[in-house]
This record gives sequence, structure tokens and C-alpha cells, in this order.
Amino acid sequence: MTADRFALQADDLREIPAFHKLPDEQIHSLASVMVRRQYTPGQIIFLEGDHAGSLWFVFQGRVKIIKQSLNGRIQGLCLMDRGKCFGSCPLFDMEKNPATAQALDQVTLFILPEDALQQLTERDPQLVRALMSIYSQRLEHLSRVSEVLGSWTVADRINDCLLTYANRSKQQTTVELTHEKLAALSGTVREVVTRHLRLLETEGIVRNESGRIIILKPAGLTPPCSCEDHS
Amino acid sequence: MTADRFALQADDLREIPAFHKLPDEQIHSLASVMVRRQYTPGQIIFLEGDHAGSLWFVFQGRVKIIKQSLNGRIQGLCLMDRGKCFGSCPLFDMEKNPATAQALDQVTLFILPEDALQQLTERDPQLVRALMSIYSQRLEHLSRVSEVLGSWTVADRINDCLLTYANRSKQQTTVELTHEKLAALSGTVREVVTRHLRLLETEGIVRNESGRIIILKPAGLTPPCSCEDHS
DNA sequence: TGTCGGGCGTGATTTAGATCACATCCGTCT
DNA sequence: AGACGGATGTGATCTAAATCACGCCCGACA
Repeated sequence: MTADRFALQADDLREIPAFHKLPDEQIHSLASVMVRRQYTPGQIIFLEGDHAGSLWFVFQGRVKIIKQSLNGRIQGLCLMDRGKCFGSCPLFDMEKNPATAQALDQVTLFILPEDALQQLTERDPQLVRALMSIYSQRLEHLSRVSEVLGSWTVADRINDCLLTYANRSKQQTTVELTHEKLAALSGTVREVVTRHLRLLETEGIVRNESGRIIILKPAGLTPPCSCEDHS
Repeated sequence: MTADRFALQADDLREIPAFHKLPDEQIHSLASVMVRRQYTPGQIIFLEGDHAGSLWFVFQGRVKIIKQSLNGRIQGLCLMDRGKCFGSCPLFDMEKNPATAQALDQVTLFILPEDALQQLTERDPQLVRALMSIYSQRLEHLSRVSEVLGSWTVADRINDCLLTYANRSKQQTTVELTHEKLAALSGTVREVVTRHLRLLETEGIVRNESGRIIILKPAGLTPPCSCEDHS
């Protein structure tokens, strides 16, 4: 927990989208206060309800954001991969993390600790702007989630997850998730995912392998209203 | 649309929670650029997809925020009453309103137009802070919505709505909504609301009247996990 | 070689909630 | 008074999806 801290390179920070356009000066002051940390698969990064202090950026691997809900069911909210930022609550009033973060793979994170965050934002309005854009994302995402949960069918949600978590490489588009995990991400149960994937397979849209899904015709997964409004 | 514009009083602005603690100077500069406008019940304030420019504050009456979702169903997201702020998208990147706003009663709004907002936020960091708190609210609300939609039962959601939209006055706690509107707000249909209210009535928790519900025992409505974390 | 556990496939059953189809009430307008 | 429309009450379905209950495959590991 303390032995694996290493200073990080300014170059690495540039890989984070929120910092793309930041002047060198700010990047360096960030690099000097941020911390690099490693997590092993399955390791908990922070728990729902924990004191929310720092900002976390994914450098390598994937982090699962999950929510243990009341009745005990676990709802995976999303996966954060390279360049994504999570835990950005402290910018405002929130004191407690609203969800749990867990490493899915071998993960490397950059951490902007609470105290450093405080100091920087007080002195540097430009940095605040950069961080605000993260909020914008978050808001958009949540707004999407509530829309999706509210009116999409399970099948639509699974399709949406497949597209969202697809690895588009060379000529294979694959999703490296088990049915179980996919179920958690799309807010349903394994059986339903299995059945739906089976259906998609007979339609020639995907191919099932153990632990991964290969997407053959992404067009077949387009959600009900493809009102994509990315910026 | 233009005839009903009036300059507004600085005192009135103080009624908006986000501006409570703002120094007189800022209040006055706000008052000089903001606009007061009236809406009649049912009137559309802005439509989903419209260009999102300004910030809107409710001074009197209630505004319904609704979302027309894909399959044509209408999902009421929330009601904004006195002091609430909505449409706060322009602070960030969002170009289009994510939902429709409609007057429920006779409504008086204070409007901070887009251009004025731009100018003010560039010159006045303190004002930005005040506006940020609005965002914090929004985020918390959405985060709540997605949790609620995801794992609560319809009965819980109705209960929650009853508590959220209750008018606590003298010794009567009432909810001034028809079953129909309550259904929209809690994401279900009228019949289910009716039936559930009927059940609550037999348990002595509420009393039904036409167009309003009287809450007798608020304790009976407590949602599954009353993890209230207001600040 | 067995067996053990994780991921998968698939039927049968159950259930919450939406939908449909009515039957009241009750206030207002003519 | 009569009629009409908005709000409500209530049963009878219908259906998506969760739950339950298996049985299969396959790789790891003793």
C-alpha cells in the first residue's frame, strides 16, 4: 500500500484526455504531486461509503465501478479503462464515495490526493476548467444510465454493453467478459445474458467463446434509438 | 413572450438557495441581467433537444421536468419548486437540453440568459463557486435516480415520490398531485399508483382525496434503506 | 485418473408490473 | 336536470424477466 508508490512521468499524464490540452507548467505541477499505484485483479480500490478524497485516473487495465444495492444485489455501473477518471466527488460537497471501485485486471492508477487537489484548485482556475470537463462526462453518463435503466429492455441494455465494452482491434471486435460480468454491467442475471447471446448467435451477429464474445455485425446491436450525441 | 419581461428585485434573488450566501455586489449584478418571466399551467418552457443556453430558477409555482423516451413513453424526472434551478447544462459542454421543462402551475421564473452567464462566469470566480453547488445537487440527484430506477420496486418509488413532493404545512402533510402525475414521476402507470395508494390507505398511512393525497404516517413510507446523506 | 470448480446451456416456474377493459364518482357547463 | 370530461377504483389478462433447478464442458490440480 505504500511500498508500490512511484513518482510518475509528465508524459504519462498526457495520455489522460482531461489533461491533453493542459500547458506544460500545469502538467508538471500535477506530476509532482500525483502518485502511481498498482492493483491486482479483484483488489478493492475503495469501498462505497468510504471517505471520498482523491481523484483517480486509469493508466493501465480496467476498473469496475459497482454498487451494492439495498437488497444486496450488485449492479455494475460501468468499467473504466485507459484514460478514464473516477471518484471525482471531492470537487464538490460529496463526502462519501457513492460506489465501490474494484480492479478487474492488473491495473495501474494515477492518484491525485485530496490535499494536493485542494491546493491546486484554489490557485489554478485553468486546472479547475480541465477537471470540470470530467464532471460534464459524469453527468452525461449518469443521465444516460437513468434513461437506459428507465426505458430500455434487458436485450437493449445487453447490446449496449457489448458495444460499450468492445475491444476494436485489427479485424476482430471482441468483448473480453464472461456472461456473469456482462450481466452485472447490464443490470440483469447470467441466464438472461446467455439466452440473449444465444439468440444473437443464431442471427449471426456475434460468436460465443468461453470468456469472450466476438462481434461479427456491430450493426445488429444498434440500440432502439441510436441518438448518439458524443461531442 | 417578450411583453411579460420585468426587471427583478435583488431581494427576490436572495430567496434562491444557491445565492443565499452571495455578497450584495454579486446579487446586484445578477439582478441587473436576469429576467423574470411568467408561464401558465401546461406551457412548455423548453423542449428536449432545444439549444441549452440559459439558467432557470423557480420563483413561484412548480415546473415538471420530463423526458420523452424512445418508445414514446413519458418519464417525469422530477418537479422543481420554489428556489430550485434547472437547465444548468450550459456551464459545461452540453449543447442540447436533455429533457423538456413544462409549467405545472402558474409559474414565475428568473432567467439568467446565456450571454450574461458567459460574461459573469469569466469575470467572477466566486459566482462560479455558487453555480457549482447547483451541479453538485444535480449529480447527486441523478446518481439517486439511477440507483432508484435500478433496484427499487415500484411501491418503493411511489413512496419515495410521496415524501419528496409532500407539502409539509401546519398539521396537514399533503401531496398535491393526481395519481396520473404521480405515476409519471415514479415511472409507472396510473393503475399501479391507485392500487398502491389504496393499500396504503387500508394501512392507515395515507388518505386519498380527489387530486391530493394526505399523508398521515410519514414513517410508513420510509424507503427500503433510509440511507439519507444530506449535507 | 478422478474430482472439483468456473463458465456455459436450457427448461420450468414464478412474479412484478404493464396493459386492457370496464365501472364509478364528481364538478362544471349548458 | 342532463351530459360530459377528468379523476379514480378494480378485475382480468399478458409478458418480460428473475428465479430455480438442473446438466454439460473443460481446464487445473492433487
